[in-house]
This record gives sequence, structure tokens and C-alpha cells, in this order.
Amino acid sequence: MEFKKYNHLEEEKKISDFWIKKGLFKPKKSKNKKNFSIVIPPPNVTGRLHMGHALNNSLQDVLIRFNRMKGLETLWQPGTDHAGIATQAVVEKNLNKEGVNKNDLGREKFIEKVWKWKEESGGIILNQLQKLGCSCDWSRTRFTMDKDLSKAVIKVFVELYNNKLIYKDKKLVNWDTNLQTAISDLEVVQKDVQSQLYYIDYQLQNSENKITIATTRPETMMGDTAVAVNPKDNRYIKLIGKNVKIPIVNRTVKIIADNYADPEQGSGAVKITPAHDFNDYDVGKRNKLKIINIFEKNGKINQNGVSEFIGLDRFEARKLLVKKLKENGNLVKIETIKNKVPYGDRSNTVIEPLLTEQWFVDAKKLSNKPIKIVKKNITSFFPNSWTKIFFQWMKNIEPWCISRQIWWGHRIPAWYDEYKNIFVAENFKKAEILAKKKNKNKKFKLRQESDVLDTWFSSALWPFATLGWPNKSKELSKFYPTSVLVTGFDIIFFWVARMLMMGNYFNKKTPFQKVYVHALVRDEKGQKMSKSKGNVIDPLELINEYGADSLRFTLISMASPGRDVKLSKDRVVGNRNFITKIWSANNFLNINNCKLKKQIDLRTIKLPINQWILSEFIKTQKLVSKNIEDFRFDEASKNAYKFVWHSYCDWYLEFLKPVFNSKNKFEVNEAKLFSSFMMANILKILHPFIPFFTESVWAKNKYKLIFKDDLISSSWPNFKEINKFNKNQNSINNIITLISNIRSTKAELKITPKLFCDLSFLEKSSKLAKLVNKNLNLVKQVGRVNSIDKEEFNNKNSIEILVLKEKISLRFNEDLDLISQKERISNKIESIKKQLDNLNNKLKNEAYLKNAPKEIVQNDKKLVKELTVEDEKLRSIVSSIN
RNA sequence: GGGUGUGUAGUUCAGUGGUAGAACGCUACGUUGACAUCGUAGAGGUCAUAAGUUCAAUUCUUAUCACACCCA
Repeated sequence: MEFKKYNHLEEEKKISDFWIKKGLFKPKKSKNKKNFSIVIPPPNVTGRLHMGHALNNSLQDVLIRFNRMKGLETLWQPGTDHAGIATQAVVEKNLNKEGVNKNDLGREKFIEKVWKWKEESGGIILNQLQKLGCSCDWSRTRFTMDKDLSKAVIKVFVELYNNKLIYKDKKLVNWDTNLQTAISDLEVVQKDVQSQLYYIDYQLQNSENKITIATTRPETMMGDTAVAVNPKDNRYIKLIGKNVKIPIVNRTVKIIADNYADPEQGSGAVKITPAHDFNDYDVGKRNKLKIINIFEKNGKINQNGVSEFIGLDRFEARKLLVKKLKENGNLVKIETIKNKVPYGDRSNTVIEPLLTEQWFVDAKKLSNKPIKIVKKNITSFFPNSWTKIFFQWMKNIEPWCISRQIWWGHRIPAWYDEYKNIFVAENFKKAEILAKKKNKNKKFKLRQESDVLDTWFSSALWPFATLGWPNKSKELSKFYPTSVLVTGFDIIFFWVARMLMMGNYFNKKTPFQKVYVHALVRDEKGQKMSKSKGNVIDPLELINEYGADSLRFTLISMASPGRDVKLSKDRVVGNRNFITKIWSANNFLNINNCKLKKQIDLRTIKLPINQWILSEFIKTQKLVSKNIEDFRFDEASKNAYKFVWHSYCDWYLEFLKPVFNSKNKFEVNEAKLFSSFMMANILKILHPFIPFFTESVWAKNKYKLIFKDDLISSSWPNFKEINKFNKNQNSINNIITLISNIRSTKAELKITPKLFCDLSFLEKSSKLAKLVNKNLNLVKQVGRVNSIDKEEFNNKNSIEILVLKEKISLRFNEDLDLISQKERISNKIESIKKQLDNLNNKLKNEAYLKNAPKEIVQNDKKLVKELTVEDEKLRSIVSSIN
């Protein structure tokens, strides 16, 4: 009979619609009142699904589906963040294409455009997550710029400000000259680049002598306010306190002593530009130096620069300055060096330290509680190694610059009057009340801060803001703290740490009990996937080609803790084959009319193969559960894979065939019922990994009639072991060994596998004989055995082999070439001898006997006995071969 | 420069103080009434290197080497 192939494209769409339409992703009241919740790491609203998302969300879905099936009330909270800079850039670009400039449009109109863009094309990634099978409660989808979430953001800002955990300060910040906004430390990437190190002579005042400084950024000379040397540097001690003239700039500055100057680096003398270098800024503070800012916000030289440089871009200014220095003879030499240069992670332009007024969060103070929480394991990281890295960062945390000079985002709720007062309040009216109090009878006009907040500021509130905070919602009381956070390591500082700060501060409870940290998805060679390298594998392409299930199973089975996922297409193909295998196994059941017609009382199962497969299943079900609970998704998926393919398909289905051929109605009936029952349970344990396929087969087999539920809402199998089945479990395992041995012997003798043989048991009171007699049909059909005898086959077409330490004889109706077999057994004897020698030596060693645990010694003794018997029997077999 | 992680079969990875495992790939045979997106059998490893602890080390410790990442 021909069966249709499994059509993943059709089925996945159908099943997805079905789940969503029936609202099966929504939390369902649990009997045991236990809850399980995860908040999704909100992807950018501009985002498109990449492999990292695919891995991250596949893992979350495993946890969600598993716990849902275990009967917990389960919420997976989805949504997106507004990605201030990225989204603004997208919309701005679109407008530019239409010939519209953002500034001509004005702030309000522009924001309208952004919202319009969001409604039309934002959040595509959520659809893509649905394609992946993510069972988020989509009806609860949130967006960081939603009214509710914005309310939370404002409340948090005001409260932190009132508690002096947010403040405004004039400091050097990382300035992105391209985006023209400040960014936080974390958004700066230090890149290794080749730079020129310029050695430049500064003329000493009232002297013929010069001092040579070295710099990679000569243009900042225009902002120099000192030259520093190390106080212990003998070369320069005499010069400390003397004045030098900056060439071209012609300003006179002092030579100061500061430990920052490293005698080993460059010339040992450094120019100090407090306005444009973080280290120099500190030097300037220590030495009370003047700060001269020479840059506009776009990175061009401002009025403080030398006249002919004003208006030049910083890199052009550098070129021109170097040229002038050369002409004037001030340039001593140029060295090419490797150094680190800061780049903006969004704009990829060189970051300029710039002195500006910004808003900061006192991260240091907020970090105390999270550090305690993690120390006490109230929130714990998996793998544990991340704890250390988390502490390292948290303990050295710097103030967090949260203001951004862009339009799209949460506008900072601060108002200014004309008298340099700042009023922070939840809205204009409240700010006005504060202002009236302060200004008494004075007239004033309030102007709102134009800056918006860093997107991560709102993301930090995600675990409670999405659940309704600051309202005391029932979701908040039910699902907060969330159970697990599943995230990539790259955002531990950006996001996880900050959620821990905000969650613990505002809720007195940690936002999540556990943090599962997964690694990066790389290409098969271990290279980072990047567009420029052209090695990006698009998850959507794989989903189209092989199905979401295949992709999910692959990613999940490769997610070993602490290791990157090296993805190759071959893996996905392999797992697609796994799905096809189950499909064809299920077809086998259907062909043979194996239907689950009623619930089964497991204790009444009689057939040894049914008892055996059930016992194997129970082992597997336990392993899968435990491994999912331990975040060992790789192991869990492998447990299931192994059972389904190698126990159920390879052996159990083969054993069914002789049963179906028999005339024992009872046995046939039980086999048909039970094989289908097992299939249902296979679908259950595979559901978290390959949800579409399993739900589809569930429907096809009409299991809902028996289990009363769709697969997604069915209960996770939790069978107790049945001890009285142990005997048959062993029997079948032994039969498998026997059949495997017969097959290998055939292969070794180059006998075609088709050929049947006769079997004879050579030992008195043979256990194997009893076993075989009890399962005669299985052995005969699956093992291709004709007849069972008791006498020795003393002729050229028989061979003796050892199975489970018993001698048996196989007879074929063709002559055998036993020479190779003789050699093989001799080799085996050799290796047993080695093992025996080893063991015997060990057992002679008194230190070993004294120190090793009794079980180990006993085990070794037992092994010696067994190997000795095996050795003897093999020797007798060899000697019988002529 | 400081830190973290990794190194086990051809490849990707599990694992363990006392017999070294899987998947994929490879080789041979096979179209046996679920499945060639398959079956059966098989080959393949000084567990990076060196020293130490131990009765016993692939596993623990230290050093070295290689690679990856994070921070400055």
C-alpha cells in the first residue's frame, strides 16, 4: 500500500491555525495550582528571525509545552521592544527615499510616521515565531511603547529619580557622531585596528629643547590642556612644571606629573585632552586642568579649534594637521601600531568621548540586591559558570547613561523652567504643581526634556510590566516571579542584569528563578554567521525546506550547555529523516489496523514484547522528563530519538510482524491496541520537540477520542514501573542479543542475510533454549531460524558461537568458510587474555585490595570468572574448527 | 594585560576516579509487504601535551600548547 508523504508545509500551517484559533496557548487553570511562566526576550520590532532567535525560542517552547502537558498553568508572554535607534533609522531611511527629511517633518509628525510603520510592518518576527511553532499566548502580545508599559516606565523613572537613583550629570559620555546621541558603555565595541602613532615635538618655552609626545589622534591637540609625564620617569623629571607650546595650535600648556603617563609607551610623554578621552578626563580632574571641547555633535571641529580647521570632519582635520606638522618639522616619526578603537554597535562609527549633560542610573546601588539574590541562589544561572561572569560585571558596574538624543522612545518625564530647575513627575500637571511650589510667585514656563530613554530601560521592566505592573493584576500575582528566563549570553549585562535590578527594586521579588543561558549559533565550521561572510543560514528557508520540526529538533539536540551550536544542513536533514521514520512507522500501524479503541489497563498487558516496550518507554519517559527539568535538552531529545528509532521501530515493530501472522486472536488484538497506545505516548514525549508533526499524527490517529484532548493539552506520560514485567523485559533483551549474534555471524561468514539457519543449543539446561521456546515465533521470523534442535551439527555447514556466554550452534544449508571465523575468534581470545591479565594483576595488588571499594573488587572477581569461562568456551570452539 | 570556556572516533558532540559512547559520515551487503528520507553488519579513539595526587586518571590538581569568547 502506498502512503502519502508527510507534507510539513501544509500540516504546519493547518496545525498552527488550529492551535491559535482554539486558544490553546492561553494559560489553563491547573488542578495542582502550580504555575509556570516565561517572558520572551522581546525581539526588536524591526527584527527578522535569525538562527539565534530560532534556538532561543525553540528551547523556551520545549519548556512551555512540557510544563503545560505536566498540568501546570502555563504562560509564555510574548512581545517586542521598540528598538529606539534601529526603528528610528528604518523610518528615517524610508522617509529619505520619499525625499522627506525628519527635521522638516518635526518630532510629532515623525513619531506618527513611526507608529504607522509599526502598525504596517513592525513585528513581522512574531509571525515568524509562530511558524517556528512557539506556543506563546499571542493574545497577550505586548510592545514596550504600549500605553501600559509606558506608564510603568514613567513610574519607574520618577520613583528612581525621587530616590536619587537617577540623576542628571555633565560627564564624558560615549557619543555617536553619526546617530548624534549618547550611548551606554555596553553599546560600544572595542575593535582591533591598525593605527598610526604620530610622534610630535612640542617646543619648551624659553628653551631650545623639545619634548616628544606620541598620539594616535593628533587632531585633538586643539583641545590639549597639558602634557603629562610619569613622576618616576628620570628622562622628564626636570621638565615637570615647565611650559610647552602646542604646535599649530600655539597654546601654551604645562608639563605635569601623573602616573597615567606610562614610560614604556610611546615616548613616555602624553598629551592630555580632558574633553576627548576618558583617561585624560580623569587626569584633568586630578590636576584641575581646563577642559576644551573642540567638536560639534557631528564630529566636526567647532569654534574652539584653529580657524582653518573649523568645520572640518575629525578625520579630515587629522590629515590636514599631520600635513601641517610635517611642513613645520614637528612630526618626528609615524609608527604603525595595533590598537583598540571604540565603535558604536549600531552605527559602526568611531565613538567620540564628548562632554555633555545626560541622565544616569546609579547602577552601583541597584546592583547590590541582585548580587545578593544570585549569591543566595534565589536566581540561579545555568550553566553555573555564568554566575562568576555576572558577579564580575556587577561588582565593577559603572553609572548607566540612559538618555538618548533621539525622538522614538519614552520621553524623559522631566520639565525645566527658566531658572535651571528640574521637575520630574509623571505628567505635565504634576510637574507644574512641583514648579509652582518651588517658584512660589515667580512666573515660569515649563519645557519638557527632549531626550528619550534607552530602549533597555524599558526592557528592564519587561517581566513585570508585561504582566500588568504597576497594577496589582492577577497575572502578576500568578506568574511573577517567572520560572525561567531563556537567553543568549550576549545580553546578560544589557538585559538580564538590568531586569534583576529593576525587578528586585520594584517588586521585592526577583524576576525569574532561573536563567538558562545558551550559546551562539554558528555555521558548521564554527564561524559566526554574518552577512558579510555570506555564511548565514536563514531559519525560514530551512523551515520551508525541511519543516519547523526538523529545524527545532536539530537546534534542541545540539544545545549542549556551555557550547556553541554548530549548525549544518546535514543535521537538519538527519532529523527530517527521523520524522519521516516515525511517519512510516505510523503508516505500518495503520496498514495493520492498529487502533487504540479504548484506554488500556497497563497491568493487564500479557505479551512479552508489549511488556518489554512499555518498560523501555518508562525508562525513556523518566530520562526525558529529568533532562528537560535539568535543562539538558540535548540529552532529552537524544533519549527520545533513541527509544523511538532503535527500540520501537527497529525491534518492536519487527516483533509485531510474527504476532500479526499468528492465529492467536488475543495476542493479535493486544498487539494492535498496544502498539497504537505506545505510538500515542511517543507523540506525547516528542511533542515539546516537534509539536507540529506530533499534533498532526495525533489528529490523524484520532487519539483525541481516547485521550479526550488535543495533544498540546494532553497529559505528560508518567507511568510507574511495573515490576512483574521485568522478567519479560530481560527475556526480550536477551532475544535481541541472540538475533544480533546470529546476524553478525552471518555477516562475518559472508552469508546472505536472507538465509535461514537451524539452531541448536549445546549446553545442558540451556537458559537460551527455554527463552527461545517461549518466544519461538519471534526468533524464527525476526532471527530467520528454521528449526530448533538439541543435537550437535557435526558437519561442514555448521558453526558454534557464544551467545550470552552459552555455546550454541548454527547450521546453514551451504558450506562455510570457517578460516576467517577461526581467526576472528582467536583475536577475541587474545583480547580476553589481555583483559584477564590486567584484572589478575590488579587482584594481586595488595594496595588495590586494601583501598578499592568492595563492590569494585567483587565486580572484578566476577569478571575474571566470566571471562575465564568465555575463554574456555571460545578455545573449545576454535579447536573444533579444522 | 586580566578573566572565562573548550580540546574525546573522519565530523559534531555526550560522558565517567575502576570495561570509551551517540549522531552524522565512511565501508560491505541488502529492495525481507512500514520506511532507500531505509535495513543489517562493520571499521574507526595514546580521551591536546607533560608532571603530580591516587591502589587506580580520559575524569581531580598544576603547568604548557591550541582555539574561542569576555573585560581593560
